[in-house]
Amino acid sequence: MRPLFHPAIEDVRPEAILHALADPSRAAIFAKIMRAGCVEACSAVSAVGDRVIPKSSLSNHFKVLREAGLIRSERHGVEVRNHSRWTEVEARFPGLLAGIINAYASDIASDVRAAKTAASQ
Amino acid sequence: MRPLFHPAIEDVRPEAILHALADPSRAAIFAKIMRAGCVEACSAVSAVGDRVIPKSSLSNHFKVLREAGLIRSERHGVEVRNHSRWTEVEARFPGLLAGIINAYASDIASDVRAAKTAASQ
DNA sequence: CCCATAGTTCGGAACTTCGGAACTAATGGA
DNA sequence: TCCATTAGTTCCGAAGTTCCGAACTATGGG
Repeated sequence: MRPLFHPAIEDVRPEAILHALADPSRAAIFAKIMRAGCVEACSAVSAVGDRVIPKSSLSNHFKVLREAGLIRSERHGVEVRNHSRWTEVEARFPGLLAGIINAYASDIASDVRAAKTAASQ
Repeated sequence: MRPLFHPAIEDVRPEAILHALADPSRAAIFAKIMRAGCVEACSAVSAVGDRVIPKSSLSNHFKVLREAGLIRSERHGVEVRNHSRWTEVEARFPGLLAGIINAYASDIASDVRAAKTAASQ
C-alpha cells in the first residue's frame, strides 16, 4: 500500500476541484466530511442518499477528492481519517467551495419541492 | 440540422455546470463569451491559449456549455451567436460562477508568476 | 496465529472524449 | 441560377476514463 499523496495547496488546480465535485456522490461525501467536524472515516460513508456505493468505488472517490486537494487523509490503525482542507482551499480560491456546496444544497431543496408537487397531484 | 436545445433555468443542475467548466478550454470559452459583451460567434474562438481547437471539438464544447445552461446560442444566418446566461444562473446558484471564474483567473495569474520566477533563474 | 475489519488494487465491461473527414445550411458574387 | 465560401454539425473509430466485483494487503484484537 503506497503512502497517501496530497498536493501542496499551491499545486491545487481549479479543474481538479471542479472535476472532483462534478460527481454528486463525491460532492455529498465532501459536504459530509465538512459537516462531521472535519474528521470522518471512509467507512462512515457507505451510501449517498438511498444508493449504496461499492467499496472499490468509494476508495476511488476518496482518492479523487484527496488528489484534487479537497481532503487530507491519514491512516489511523486500520482506518483512514479524512479532514476537509476547506480553509486552505478557501484562501487560495475564495468563494469557490461555498458556491459549489450551496448550489448542490439548493438543488436538493428544489428536488424536494418538485417531489412534493408531484405527490400532491 | 436539429434546433439548438436549451434547458429551462430550473432544470439546470450543478453537476452539469461543474462538468462543463471542469475543462479549462470550456471555462476559457465561457469567460470569453462573458467578457465579449455577452455575444460571441463560435468562430471567434478558434484557439484557447496557444492551442488550436479542431472545429468538431469546438462544436462539442459549445454544445456542452449550452446543455449545461451556461450559454444561449442563436443561429444568425451562417453563424451562431452565443450569449452568457450568467444572470439566470446567478439567480439560481448565487456565487457559483463567480467562484469558478475567479479560481481560474487566479490560477492563470499564479502560472504567470511561476513562469517569471523560472525565467529569472 | 488466526480472524475480522478497513481499505486498496486489479482487470474487464461500459461509457466518454477527441478529432479528422464528410456533411448541411446560408450567403455573396458571376 | 449556380458555384464558391464560410460556419458549424454529424459521424465514427481510436484513445482514455469510470465503474464495480473479486482478490488482495494491512492493522489490531483475542
